[in-house]
Amino acid sequence: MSHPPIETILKRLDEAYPGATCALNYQTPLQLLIATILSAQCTDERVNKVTPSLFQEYKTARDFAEADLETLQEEIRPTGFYKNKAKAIQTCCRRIVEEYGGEVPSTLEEMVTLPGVGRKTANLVLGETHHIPGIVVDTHVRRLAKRLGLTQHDDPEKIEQDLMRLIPRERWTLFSHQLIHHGRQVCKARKPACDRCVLKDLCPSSTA
DNA sequence: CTCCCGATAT
DNA sequence: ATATCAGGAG
Repeated sequence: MSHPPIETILKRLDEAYPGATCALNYQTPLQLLIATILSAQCTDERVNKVTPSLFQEYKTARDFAEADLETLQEEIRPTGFYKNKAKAIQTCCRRIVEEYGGEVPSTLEEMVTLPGVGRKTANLVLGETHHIPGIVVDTHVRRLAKRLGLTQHDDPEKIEQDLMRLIPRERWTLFSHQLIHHGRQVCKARKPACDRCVLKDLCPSSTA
């Protein structure tokens, strides 16, 4: 299956979104991990509204490990899936305390064994805090990769493999952030703004 | 596959 | 009213 020229896509994205980065607010790897768990099926804007007070109350993995679960649930409730997320944060932090000395593990294999942490979360955290290249396949990356004809798959792991094959390794993290920004601002799920898309002339799905 | 689940845009 | 939002687990 043919697809648009990758070099052109990368160049256009660089011009449109230079230095695109994570929109979640955080100071430490642990904070980014918590924020990313909270971001599942929820806008980053809403996560950023909850995390300042949360991170002021809970400083370390041990603090989250020892938190009252119902209190934690209420504190993160606006992000949705709050029972699952609170439990994930707590069990996750307990394992970080017990098995990793309170530090977020630094490899993908270790990260994905943590409860509530899948490849999307692991790749995002490792890319940001350890500069380990990885494709972050979230809802935006999945949608744009398909619209651009860069993959035919729906399974996030297969999409990740397709994109890793197409994109130079050193660009994986930046490319993910750029696609996500483009997905949020222009190539939106419900009403894509093809008329102001920098990729419209080479996008198989463009209506402009 | 289903379930978790509140907030916002359309 | 309903689709969607920086997903992951059972």
